Amino acid sequence: MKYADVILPLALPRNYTYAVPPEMEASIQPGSRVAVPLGRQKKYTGIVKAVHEQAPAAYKTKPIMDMMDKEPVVYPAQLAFWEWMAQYYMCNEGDVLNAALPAHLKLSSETVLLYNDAFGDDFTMLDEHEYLVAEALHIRKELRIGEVQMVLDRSDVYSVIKKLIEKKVCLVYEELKEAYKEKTENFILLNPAYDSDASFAPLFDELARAPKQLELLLAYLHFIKTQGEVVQSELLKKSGASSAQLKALVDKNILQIDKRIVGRVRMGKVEVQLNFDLSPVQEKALAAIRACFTEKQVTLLHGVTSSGKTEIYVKLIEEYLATGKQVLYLLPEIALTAQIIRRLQKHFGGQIGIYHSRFSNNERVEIWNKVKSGEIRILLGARSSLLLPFRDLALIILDEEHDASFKQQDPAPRYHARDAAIYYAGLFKAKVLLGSATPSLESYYNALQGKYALVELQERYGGIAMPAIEIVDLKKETALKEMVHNFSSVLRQNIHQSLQSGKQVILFQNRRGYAPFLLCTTCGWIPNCKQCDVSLTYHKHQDKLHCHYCGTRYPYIYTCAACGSQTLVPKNFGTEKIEEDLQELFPEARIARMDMDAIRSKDSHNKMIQLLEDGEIDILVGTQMVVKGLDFQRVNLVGILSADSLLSYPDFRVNERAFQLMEQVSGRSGRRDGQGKVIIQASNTRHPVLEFVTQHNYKAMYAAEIAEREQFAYPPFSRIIKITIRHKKQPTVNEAALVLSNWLRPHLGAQLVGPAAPLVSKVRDFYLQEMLIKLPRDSRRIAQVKTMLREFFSQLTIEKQFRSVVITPDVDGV
DNA sequence: AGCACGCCGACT
DNA sequence: GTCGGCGTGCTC
Repeated sequence: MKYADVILPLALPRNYTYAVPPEMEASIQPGSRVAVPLGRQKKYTGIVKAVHEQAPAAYKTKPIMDMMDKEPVVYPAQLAFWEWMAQYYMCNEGDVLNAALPAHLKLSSETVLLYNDAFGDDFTMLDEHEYLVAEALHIRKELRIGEVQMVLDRSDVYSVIKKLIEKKVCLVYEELKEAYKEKTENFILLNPAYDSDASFAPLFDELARAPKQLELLLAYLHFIKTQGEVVQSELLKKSGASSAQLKALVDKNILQIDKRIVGRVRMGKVEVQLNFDLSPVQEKALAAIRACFTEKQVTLLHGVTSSGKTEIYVKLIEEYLATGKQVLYLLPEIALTAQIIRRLQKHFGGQIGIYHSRFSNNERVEIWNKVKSGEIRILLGARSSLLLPFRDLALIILDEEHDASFKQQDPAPRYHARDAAIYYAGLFKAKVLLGSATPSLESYYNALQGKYALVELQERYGGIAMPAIEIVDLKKETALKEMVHNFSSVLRQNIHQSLQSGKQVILFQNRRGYAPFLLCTTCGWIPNCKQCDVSLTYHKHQDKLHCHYCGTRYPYIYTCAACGSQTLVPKNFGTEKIEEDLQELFPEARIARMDMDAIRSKDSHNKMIQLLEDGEIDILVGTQMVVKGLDFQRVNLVGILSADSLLSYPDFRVNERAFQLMEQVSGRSGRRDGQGKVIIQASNTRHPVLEFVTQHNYKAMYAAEIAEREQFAYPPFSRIIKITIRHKKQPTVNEAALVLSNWLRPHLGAQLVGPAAPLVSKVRDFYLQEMLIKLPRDSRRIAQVKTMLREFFSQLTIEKQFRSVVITPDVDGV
């Protein structure tokens, strides 16, 4: 008898073991997708992790119901990767599976109620609820649980359904439907009987009284000659004919419709152009990378902004493709713009696949399959592409390596794509190239320590100078009454000059909305979110107050809830206000705003970049978003409106982050012709980070920061695990946190920091407590502590009062 | 994630 | 009294 351990896409602490029916014994393997029963009636699809002959002693196994595919959907490498990820990031394998599998490969059954026709239509013996459902079912014949809930207007519907089954009004069954649908297109063919000129001639007579149909037929013949193939939708669109006219031709059996399955992801259509040469400096860097890879698995490419890293990647990818293996190119989601995609497609044509969150579920399945089969040779994608079923990876490039968005926050698995990529590459014996103009302290430290190889590229491509940085003292400007709204005289003059000379300007402000909070000038009251412990941000476009934590929107508040006076004023400023003030200061300028609110719709980000490229926008105002992956020829001025707001977060990484951000925004200025300029407004002009930015001195920033990190045992000198505890009642969280910390302290001593309430101590009606564990970089000790933590977590939630306390560990948080 | 079961307040 | 809410436990 064979058994299979199955990973289910649920947050279960362990995998379940099912019996393998004899007919599946020969074909079942690790990686097979199977349908299994769970609980009384549910069915789920899961992935087989292992097949063995060990009958579980503690319980009776249920048999696997079905095998979903002929072949396994993942290779052993992915199974190993998932196991590592669950272990390292302290989550369940089910969480990893959930993140990895496209929704359409991950099915769960749905309970469907069927009307029992034998019952007739005598509802007199039913009570009110039963009657409501029975009546709806009588008309619709089929109802899903959600629909029953709607009919009864409540969530608990099982008792009613149970009674209906007893009374034989309805039957239930579990529906497990394949969610992935192949896409079909109608190709139009000419009836072969009319293939020759001679046979075709009579058609002119036949269609003499149907000129529109004749027109369509001639249009068809034209397209088929020029394109070889004609698709229905395209034919109708281009010829302007109606579907009735086409139908008439089909009915007369002149044209025929051939329904064919087509892929949503078309490969191999873009033409390849490889005719470019690296500069001598780039060439040297590439040679250095090659040499590094002979000795080390990971190489860090530290190249200043605009040093032409992408071209080096292209040449490197080319070399690795020659081995016949696959290459993965990872970028932060927001940097995956049409710009970079076009650039790579130009070089690699149809061998390249793209993967990010904006793809539909059907498209994801197709990309998944093409990566698995090896048809996709290069995959360009965001963090989650790391979880695709690569067959044989040779190289992973992770650009903008420092970017915090490579770390997944919520939900689990809370993995860091950079660190996970290094582990994953190890499974394939593949190489990893990390690239950045401002490497994370961790990576640079690893490079200096010799764990990674290091290649530096200190020159901008084409010898363009780094932008000149000017720090403007906001205190001085205010004292001199030079400030107009949030613009200093220096910034205003420079914007003016740029606009005069037909250049473009990018302005950066770290906050979206109009104002981060309202303030009662009489008593000092600030409106807060009802569910969260944060002030509400004023969004003027919608005239609403938003909570940026839970997303709740409130109407604008005019009256102070504390003192009743009507003296509330918006305080501080976000991108919306900058945009408004700019329009007033520069009425002629074409101004656009790029933040999460402005690019909510699917393609607006790319459209805005296109507008900027085409010179349709003079000034772009934005948040973090303007920092990443944009490459514009005509931007010669970048303004940072308030450096102070970047430098005042209570986090050990503030300085590093602020430097990276300012250096990266600066990089947007003056890329091709002439030196660009960056103006940084700040109240505290003495901050050391500002000096490092002014000099573009990464190494000085690194030296200053690394000393601090060492002194306080922060990464890279330690590994951190942040533990967040949540509960609806504040006393319960506090007590749970205290109990847990008391258990941990004897084992951890000073390595345990906290517990304490975080800066935002309540989110969505849950109170929070946090503690931080700083561990030495010793993987055995770290693994040991993780095991201990798991045990304490389950011990805590066993206690009655802490039953509903939620504990979330975050390993290597950013 | 469902779904079943059991305990408790608010209504006929 | 019972209906319906929600907290709690279990699924191989």
